[in-house]
Formats: sequence, structure tokens, C-alpha cells
Amino acid sequence: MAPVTDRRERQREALLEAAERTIAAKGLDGLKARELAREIGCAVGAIYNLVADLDELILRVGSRTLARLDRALQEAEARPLPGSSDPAVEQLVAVALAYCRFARANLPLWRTLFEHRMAEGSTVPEWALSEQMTLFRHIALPLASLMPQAGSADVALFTRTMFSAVHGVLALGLDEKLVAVPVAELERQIETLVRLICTGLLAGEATRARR
Amino acid sequence: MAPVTDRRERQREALLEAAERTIAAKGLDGLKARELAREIGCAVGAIYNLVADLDELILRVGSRTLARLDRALQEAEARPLPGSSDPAVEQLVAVALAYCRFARANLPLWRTLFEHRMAEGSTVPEWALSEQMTLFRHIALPLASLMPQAGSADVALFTRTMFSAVHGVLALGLDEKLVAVPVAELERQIETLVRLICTGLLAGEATRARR
DNA sequence: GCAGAATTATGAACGTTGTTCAAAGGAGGT
DNA sequence: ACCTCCTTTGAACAACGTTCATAATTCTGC
Repeated sequence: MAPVTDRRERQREALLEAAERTIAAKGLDGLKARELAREIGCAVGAIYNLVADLDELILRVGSRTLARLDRALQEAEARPLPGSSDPAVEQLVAVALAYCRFARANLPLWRTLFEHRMAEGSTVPEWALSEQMTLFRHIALPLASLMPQAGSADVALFTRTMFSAVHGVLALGLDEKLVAVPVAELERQIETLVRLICTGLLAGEATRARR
Repeated sequence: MAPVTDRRERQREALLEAAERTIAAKGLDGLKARELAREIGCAVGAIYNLVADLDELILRVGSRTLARLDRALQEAEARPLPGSSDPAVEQLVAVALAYCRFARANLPLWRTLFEHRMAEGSTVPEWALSEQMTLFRHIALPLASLMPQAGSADVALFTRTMFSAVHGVLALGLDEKLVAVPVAELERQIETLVRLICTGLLAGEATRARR
């Protein structure tokens, strides 16, 4: 086979892993072209043969993070807590808490998913969007059972809303921007939030049904 | 009085306004020391007599933005929609929608409030924290009436949660990161979210009261 | 095997950053 | 007028992502 292409692929992999390690250790701002080159043993310029620019590299790291997140959520979904109420509610709570734990355990990598802004003009690649949709199914499926009379478009919209709400609580809670919140309390708040929304949904259904 | 100190103050003000204009027009990344200097008519170095570094400048701009946001929320709070349900619920909805509209009308300045990370090591100044607390009262007051049997610490915690949830929906919705959402739909989603949480709170109260 | 073509690696160089600093300038007091 | 102190200046610095002429390497056709 072509040993050069092979080598390139192996170097690209090494670059990806070096980038992932660096971000995990020092955050997105700690990612420098020269340091990456030193780490994988090549000249700075060579990086731009493996990758168009650092943005592409960051996007690829994000893709890996998203894949790991997907596995974490899948596990949570498969192992629903023996809850007292609707199993769909318990599943949503389990997924939300799994998201919370993943974010905390992978803080800089997780932040990179959202902090990173595309360079002016260029757009988010299509595969990144499809990865998002994959993630959302962990929420959309149980949610649909809590919104029996809603159309699939409404479920999709509210899936996004629900994710964003939980994400917001997590993102601001893990910042030091606002006053710090202990992690245990953060998980409790997220669980409370999810349960409240579910209660609201069920009550709303009941209300509408009663009419 | 000392005309030199006066002049300094006037220049500092000019710097602030130039920075605000620039961020509003070109985003936080468009803020450059050299351009600011040109705009207020001084040498680059002079900026560092008016301000410790660009971080301080950004923080000061943020303070102004926060003050305007406070006024916007105050207006919304004072003019509660003639709602069909609990007036506290209507007030929360009104504040959330006002927040939504402010964010949209001041997009880059609003983003700056959250995008900006403090330089490693330095901490958020105390006055910035107290400004946050001021904002939260718009949520905490109506919320307290929906959580009659909760302690003030619980109300404070959930105030933060509620703000973060709405903020999350807005922040992710105004990004192009996830698939774009039309603004009208975004407002509807936020209103739905707030109402659902309120319904959940009231239903929970009822549940607990019934026990 | 090997010469010529094509591709890839190299690191100095470029253009931008934020920030600093020696030198020049100007205000206030005696 | 002079000295002192503070301010202003813009060249200089360090660090950054990215590029590019040049050198090294690999591939290709014989």
C-alpha cells in the first residue's frame, strides 16, 4: 500500500490526540500550533498538510468529544433509574444527570464544543450538524411520550429547548462567572428543573384533555 | 479643579464609548488596541494609562450593558401582561421575553457578557457580582410567590436555575451552532418553558399540600 | 537501480496581536 | 527661568497563526 498516505494518517491521528490532550489539560486557549508540532515531532508548517487550519483540528476534537458524550448518554438511557413516576421522566432525568457528569468530567473538552466560534464566513460542516441530531434523540424519544398529542416538529423544537435549558444551567453553574455553586447542588437543581418541566408537560396534557 | 484629572476622565469615557461602539458593530473579536487609540486620538500606549488592560475595558463595557439590561427588565416587570393566570407567572414570562428581546437587540454586547473569560488567575471583581444579584431580583421576587413554602436560600438557588435555563435556550438559539431557529419560534419556546416550569411549581405545591 | 518528476517537510519570515518602555514633552511650583 | 514630576509617544517586544522558498524525500517509468 501507499506507506506515505499511511504515515500521514498516523500523523493526523497523533495530531488529533495531542490536540485533545492539550485542550483537556490546558483548555482551548492553551492550544498552540508550535507546541503541537513539537509534541508530534514535526515542523510547524507540516501541521497545515495534515489539517487546513487549527479550526478544523478543533472541530475534529469536538467530533470525538461528541461521540464520547453520545456513548455516555446512551448508557444512562439504557439504565433508567427505578423511578417512582413515569419511566420517560426518569429517563430524561437520567440523561440530564449523565450530561452533567460528562461535562464535569471533561470540562475543557466539553466547553470547547460551545466556546469555539467558527471563523467569520465559514459555516459549520454538515457532519457536525448530524452529530447534534444524533445526540438529541436521547431526549426526543422519552419526550415524545410526554407530549402524546404534539406533532413531531413540536417535539423536535421542544427537544432543543429542553437540552438548551439544562445546558444553560450547567454552563453557567460550572463557570465562576456567577457565584460558584457546589456540584451536588448543581445536580439537584438540574434534576429539579427536568422534573418540573415534565410535571408541567403532564399537567398541561391533563388540562388540555379535560377541556 | 485639576484639569488634567478631568481630561483623563473624559478620555476614559471616550475610550469606553469607542469600545462599546466597536463591540456592538464588530463583536468582541473586533476590539483592537490600535484601532481604539486611533478612534479616540491618542497613542496606543496611552490606553494603558486609562485602563489596566483590555480586560478591564471589556468588563466596564459589560457593566454598562448590564445596567441597560436591568432597566429593560425593570420596565417589563412594571408592565405585566394582562395574563389569564397567576400574575407572578405573567411577570416571569414578561421578564423572560424582555431578556430575549434585549439579547437580540444587543447581540454582540450581550454575548460579551458571557463569552469573555477572565485572564487565568485574576478573579471577577466584586462589583460585577453585585450587579448580577441586582438583576436576579427581577426573577426572585415573583418566583418567591410561586414557592411559598420554600426558604429564601432555595428561592435564590432556583432563581439562578431559572435564569440559566432561559439564558441557555436563548444563547444556543441565537447561535448558528445548532440548526437555526426563527426568532418568533424562539420567543414562543422561551415562553413555553417558563410557563411549564411555573405550572410544575404550582402542581408540585399542590401535590405537597395534598399530602 | 536510477534519473527525473512530484510531493512533502522545514523553519525562517510575515502580518497581527496586546503590552511595555526609553525618550520626549508639558504642567506646576519656587 | 529652572527644576521636578507626570504624561504621552510610537518604536520595540514577545507570542500568535499562517505562508512560502528551499531542501529533502518519495514516487514513477524505464
